[in-house]
Amino acid sequence: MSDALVQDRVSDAPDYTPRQSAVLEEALRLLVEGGDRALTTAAIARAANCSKESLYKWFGDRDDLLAAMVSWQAAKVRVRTSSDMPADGADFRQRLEEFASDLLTVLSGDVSLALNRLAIGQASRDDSRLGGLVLKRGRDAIRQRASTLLRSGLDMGHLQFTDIDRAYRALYGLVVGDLHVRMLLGDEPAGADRDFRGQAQRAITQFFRLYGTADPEGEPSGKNHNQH
Amino acid sequence: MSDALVQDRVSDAPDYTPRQSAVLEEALRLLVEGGDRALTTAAIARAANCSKESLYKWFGDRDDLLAAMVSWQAAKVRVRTSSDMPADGADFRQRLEEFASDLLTVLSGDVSLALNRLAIGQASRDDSRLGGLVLKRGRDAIRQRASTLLRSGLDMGHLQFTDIDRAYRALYGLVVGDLHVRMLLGDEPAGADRDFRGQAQRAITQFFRLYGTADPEGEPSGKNHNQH
DNA sequence: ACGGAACCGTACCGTACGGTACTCTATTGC
DNA sequence: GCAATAGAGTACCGTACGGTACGGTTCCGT
Repeated sequence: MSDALVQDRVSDAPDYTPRQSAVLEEALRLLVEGGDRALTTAAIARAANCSKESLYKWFGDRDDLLAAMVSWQAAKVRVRTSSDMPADGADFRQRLEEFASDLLTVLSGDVSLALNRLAIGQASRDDSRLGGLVLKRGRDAIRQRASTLLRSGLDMGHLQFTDIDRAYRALYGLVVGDLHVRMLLGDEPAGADRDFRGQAQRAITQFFRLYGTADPEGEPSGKNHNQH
Repeated sequence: MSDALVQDRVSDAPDYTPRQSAVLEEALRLLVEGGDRALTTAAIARAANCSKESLYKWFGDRDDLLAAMVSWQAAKVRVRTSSDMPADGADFRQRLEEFASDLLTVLSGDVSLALNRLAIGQASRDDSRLGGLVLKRGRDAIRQRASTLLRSGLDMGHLQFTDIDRAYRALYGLVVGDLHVRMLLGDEPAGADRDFRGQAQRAITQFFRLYGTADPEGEPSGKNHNQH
């Protein structure tokens, strides 16, 4: 795994021309509105006012076009890393809550759901790169942001753990639960599940109960503690 | 939503003839081995040594056949509920760990992954009942088993919560994390993620830290505490 | 023994999609 | 002003799939 090397390349962001970006945007719109059935090369060409031949010239294969859609969306959604260290415990907790809330918002987004559905639906095909792409460009990016946060929490003494992967797993699980898969299966989140900020706060509170030091027990932004 | 009425019907288990069951079994095998592309009516007929015409006579539509596959698999995998109450705290914890371990085992099963991929891939189609079926027959069944367990834990004083849905969400999240979606996307769980029993034990330990009473702190079956 | 139902195997049909080729127009570089 | 390139629009091709129809065979009831 020469991931470090790959990471070094600034790119993996194949900066498309404006025209190509517009095409990808239209393709994403088609996918969101009509699912994978609507995502035919003819439909994309029609929606983007271009010829099928141009599609093949610009993106290569149809699978290449799908891959380009994933890359494009991943590049668009890349959140600010805000690489400066958290100021204090309250700030750190705030950042964790923000991460959790952002995570829920991203995962429940139209485009994210559509692309995940597409990639999962093709994951069985042995020649599909989509699944790996979504994992790498989507989930690993999120994991990256969380890991940075967790590590700084460890360094500043707000958190306490030895295995960061386990800590992340717990964090992700507490925040997301089975909401993502339910949505992927077509379940509309009910009223309570729509409150991402509240859910994020509760999850972070629980996460601190598991991995926090005694330090930030006087929850700064917590309006509701002790909710068993 | 006359769900209560529907629930009353013992069935929803359309007990197929042996011949039909064999067909569904072959279809599942095809799906697992070749993904949705391999699941054509012609291929199913060939694999099951029957004619396409019989398929349509027995199951109706192709979508009906897919739905039948889900129902069939759900009926097969239905785990024993063991409706008797847990004896004591140690037994209760044991049952929770068993539930967690079973959950991981089921979710990572070949057939489960294939069916979930199929249902998710079709969830965008507005006329697909597959997603709802998997939710109802799969996830809700699991949720049912967990809820019974959680409620008995509450009644016996081993757990402490007011909102059972939140408690279940935390339980599921701690146990599964993002493992399921990763696998759905084609990621083979690495070595550490393969240890379902260990993962289950850690998750349950954490769950007790969040929702347990002081009672079962002396973890009965826990060989590894304090693993932050 | 006979008639019929069930059913397998296969052929067939319509459609839809991925991919390619061709024509015609507009823009660009010289 | 003029080739040349890019690209839109469309027609076309091969293939694959869902669904139906048909001939042949086996098995059951009478």
